[in-house]
Amino acid sequence: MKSINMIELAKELGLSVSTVSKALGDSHEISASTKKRVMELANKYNYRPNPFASNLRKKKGKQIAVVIPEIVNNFFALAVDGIESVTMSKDYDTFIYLTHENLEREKKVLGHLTNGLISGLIISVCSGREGYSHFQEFYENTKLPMVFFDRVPDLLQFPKVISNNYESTFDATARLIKAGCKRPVFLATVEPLYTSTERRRGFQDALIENGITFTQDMIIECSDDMDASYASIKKVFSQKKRPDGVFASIEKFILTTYKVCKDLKMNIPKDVKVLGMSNLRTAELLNPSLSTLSQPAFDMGKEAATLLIKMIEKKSYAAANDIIILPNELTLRDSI
Amino acid sequence: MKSINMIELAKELGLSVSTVSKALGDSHEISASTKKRVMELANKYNYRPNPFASNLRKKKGKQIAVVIPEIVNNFFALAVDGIESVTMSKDYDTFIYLTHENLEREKKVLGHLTNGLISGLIISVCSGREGYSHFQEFYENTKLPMVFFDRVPDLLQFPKVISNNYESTFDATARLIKAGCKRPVFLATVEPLYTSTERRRGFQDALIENGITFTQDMIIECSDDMDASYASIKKVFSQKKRPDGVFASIEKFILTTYKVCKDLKMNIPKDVKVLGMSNLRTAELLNPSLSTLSQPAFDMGKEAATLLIKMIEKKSYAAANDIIILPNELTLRDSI
DNA sequence: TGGTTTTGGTTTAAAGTTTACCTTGACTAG
DNA sequence: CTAGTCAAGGTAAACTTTAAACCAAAACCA
Repeated sequence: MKSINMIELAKELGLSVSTVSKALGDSHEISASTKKRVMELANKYNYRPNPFASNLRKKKGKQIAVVIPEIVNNFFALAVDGIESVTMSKDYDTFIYLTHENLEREKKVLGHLTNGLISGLIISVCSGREGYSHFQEFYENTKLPMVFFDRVPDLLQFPKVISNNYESTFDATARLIKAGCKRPVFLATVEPLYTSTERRRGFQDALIENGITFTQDMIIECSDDMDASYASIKKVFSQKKRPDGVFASIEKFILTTYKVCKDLKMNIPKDVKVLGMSNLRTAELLNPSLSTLSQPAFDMGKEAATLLIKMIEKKSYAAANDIIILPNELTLRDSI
Repeated sequence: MKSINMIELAKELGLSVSTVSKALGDSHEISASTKKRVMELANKYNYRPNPFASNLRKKKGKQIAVVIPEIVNNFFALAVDGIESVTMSKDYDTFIYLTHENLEREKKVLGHLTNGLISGLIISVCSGREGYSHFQEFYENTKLPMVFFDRVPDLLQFPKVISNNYESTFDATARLIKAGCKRPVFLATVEPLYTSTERRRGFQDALIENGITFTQDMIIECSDDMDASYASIKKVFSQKKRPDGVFASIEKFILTTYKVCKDLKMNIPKDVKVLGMSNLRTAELLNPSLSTLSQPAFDMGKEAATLLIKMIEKKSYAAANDIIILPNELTLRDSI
C-alpha cells in the first residue's frame, strides 16, 4: 500500500515514464486513449506526484508563505481565512509564519525562506522603525513574487492590498464630531506603521476640515503592552480637560479604553464616545455595543492570494506594482 | 546573487560535493578545519540547502500540516499560535488547511497530503456523523505521525491532546446550580463531536449529583448556522417554563444566547445565568461580563506540536498512544 | 616489518519528476 | 515513389542533495 510512483505506474502500463508524465500533464503529445489509460491507473492507485521531485525539477512549486505579525487577532485570522480559501481552490499549499511584531523574527523567517521552499509570499509587516530593507534584499536574492497587505512598506515598490484607511478614518472622525465631540483623541501605536499613519492623517484632516484645532496632545501613543497602554489612556482620561471622544487606531486599544472607562466610571457614550478599528465579532455585545470601522479582512486576504498566484503563474506580468484598495466599513452602534 | 548551491560551494572550496554535504551536516568524518572552511563560505553566500532536493533524497522533510475546522475562532487561533511557536523554534515549516466543518474538504485535504509533502500532521476534526475511517486509511497509506487535539476521534488509537472537558463541565455546572439555577439547559451541537459529548456528560452528571432531575429537553441542539441556532434558543427561551441557566458547549452559542436575551429583554444573570466554553478575549467586556470555561488553547497547540515532532524524530516511539490532558479554566464573572 | 585502523576524504548511485530532443510509422502532396 | 509532415511516444539528462561504498595515506601495534 506504500505510495506508488511514476516508475511503477509506467511499468504496469507498459509505457515509458515520460509518457506517463506527459499524460498526467495532459500534454497534446499523448493520445486521448493513452491518457485515459494512464489516468485510470493513477486513480486506481491514488497516485500523487511527489512534490519534492516535481518541484526540484521544475524549480518551483505550489507552496506559498504567509508572514504575519499574529494570528490571535480577528483581522489576521480572517485574512488567513481569505487567503486559504483561494490557495485551497487553486491547489496551493500555504505555510504560515508569525513574527509577533518582532523584527528579528521577521528577518529570520525571510532568511529561512531563501531556501526555495516557496514560490511566493503574502506579507503583513511587523511594526518597527527600522525600515524595510530586508524585504528589498530578500527580493533581490530570490526574485520571488511578493504581495503585501494591510501593513505595507509604503516606500517599496511591491504589489499591495490595503483598505482606504485615510478616507474611512476621515469619515469616521467626522461622524464622531457630528455626534458632538469637541475634543476627540486618537489612540496611536508607538511604533510607526503605515496603516496607523494613514489613519492618523485621516483623523487630523477631519478635525481641521470640521473646524476643530488639532493639537499634538490629541494623539495618545499607546504601546503594544496592554498594561502600559492602559496607563497612558488612564492618565489622559484623568486630566481635568478630558477627551470626549476616542478613535482607536487598532483593535487592542478599544478593549483597553473600555476597561479604563469601566474603572474610571466614565460612561460610554455620554462622557466619551468610542469608535475604533475592529473586526471583533462581539462588537455588538460589548457594553455598550461598539461602533466600529472594520476592514474587509477576508476579502483582503482573498485579493492578496489571487494576485500572488497570478504573479506566480505569470498570467499577469503587469501586477508588479498593483495597489488594490478595498473600502472599510463603518458600523455605528451605541458607543457613539 | 542567485541562490548558490552545494555544487558551486564545493567547486569554490576545491572539495567534493559530498564532503560539503557532510561538513554542513556536522559529520564526524570531516575534520574540524574543513568544517570551518565550509561553514564560513556557506555563511558568506547565505547558503541554504534546497529542501526539495534534500527531502527527495531523505524521503522526509521538516514540514508539518495543521488541519483544523476554522481559524476565525480564538480557540483555534491560539492553538495555531502555540503550534507555530514550537515548529518555529525547531525549524519546521507549518502548513495550514481549513476544513470549514466540511467532511468532504477534510477528506480532500488528507488525500492531497498523501503526496509526501509533509512529515506529520496535527488535526482537529470537523464535526460530522460519518466516522473517522478516512484518518485510519490515511494512516495505513502514509504511516505518517499524527497528533489530534481538542476534537479527537475517540475511537481511534492516535496520540491526542485534550482538555478535561468532562470534569471541568461537571464543576462549572455545579457552580451554575449553586448560584441558584433550578433548570439549566445545555446548548449542544447538532453534529456529534467528541468534546461536545464529553461536556454533555459532565453537565448531565452534575445535575444528577446535585439532585436535579435531568430531562431530555434540557439539551438544546443548536446548528452551526447562526440563524437556526438563534431560532432554537429563542424558542426555548420563550416557553412558559423558561430555563434559568445556560451552559453553552461552544463559543458561538454564547453570542447567540446574548443576542436572544437582548431581544427577549431577558436579564443576564437575573433571569438566566450564562456560562460557556470560550476563549474570547472580550469576555470581560460583554454586557454583562461573561463567565467562561476556557481551554488552554495555546498550550494544547504547544503540546501537540512538541509531541508530533518527537514522534517524527523518533525520539520517543512510545508516544504512539499518548493522551495528554490539560485543565480548563473556569472564570466567574457577572453573567452568573 | 607487515598488517590493521583511523582519518578524511572521493566516487557513484539514487531519490521521482520534467523536458529537450529523438525515433518511428503513417499519411499526404506532388 | 519519395520527401515532408505529423502524431505519438521513447531516451536520457537534469534538478540538488545525501548515503553507501570505496580508497589513499597516515598512524598505530606488536
